[in-house]
Amino acid sequence: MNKDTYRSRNGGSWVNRVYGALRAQHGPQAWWPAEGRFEIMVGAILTQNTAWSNVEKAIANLKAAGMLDAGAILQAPDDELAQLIRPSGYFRIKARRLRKFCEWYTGLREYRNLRYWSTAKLRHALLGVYGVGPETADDILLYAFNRPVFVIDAYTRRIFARLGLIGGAEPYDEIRAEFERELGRQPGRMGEYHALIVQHGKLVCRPEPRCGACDLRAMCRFYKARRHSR
DNA sequence: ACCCAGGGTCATA
DNA sequence: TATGACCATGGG
Repeated sequence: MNKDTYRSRNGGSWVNRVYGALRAQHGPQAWWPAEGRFEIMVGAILTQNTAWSNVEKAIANLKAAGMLDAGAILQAPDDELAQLIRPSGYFRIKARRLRKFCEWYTGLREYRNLRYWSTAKLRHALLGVYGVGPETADDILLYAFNRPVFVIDAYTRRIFARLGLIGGAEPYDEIRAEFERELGRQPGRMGEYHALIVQHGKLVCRPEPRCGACDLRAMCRFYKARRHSR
């Protein structure tokens, strides 16, 4: 008995079945909400544990100041950068993170050559940058570089734990590996999937004790019941 | 006046 | 390996 019991009856693994349900409920998402590689990377750092609406204000400030550029960020005084991104929260520490990231990015001989790095090498390099953890690195890999990497965030843990498909407290890379194994290398689908998960987490799959009206409720019951009977 | 948000680092055991 | 403190603004 494994997670694919549903597959033989319905066609598609649990990963694809949940995807279909989310897509049916929320429609196409069209992520990442940004223009250009650098803006995506900046957004990935600024949105750490922060509502996107706050990040939008910070990015608008950077744009208006002509600072949506690695060189410009490195030239700006520390305090000026911090004040610009203030709406995104944790603004002092995030100013440092942006700076460290820009140091790494501009320090590369030719950062257009990142295109030719292997995904593993690029991921390792990103994780070596101060302020870039697994989720931020994977946001950048998937949305800025179109690499087949699945992003695991708090919503993913909550939704799939509630479905009974994961425990929820597993290490980041363990959950990521499971999704990537089930999905295969499909960056476009991975990006849309993560976007759907975020949308579902924001609007429907709220923290306990109460989840909202949810088209996945039947699936929740099915998987949880089967999980408990093992 | 709470709770929550598209995490990461660091110190400690 | 695994907890806990800390970082901070803005919306519900």
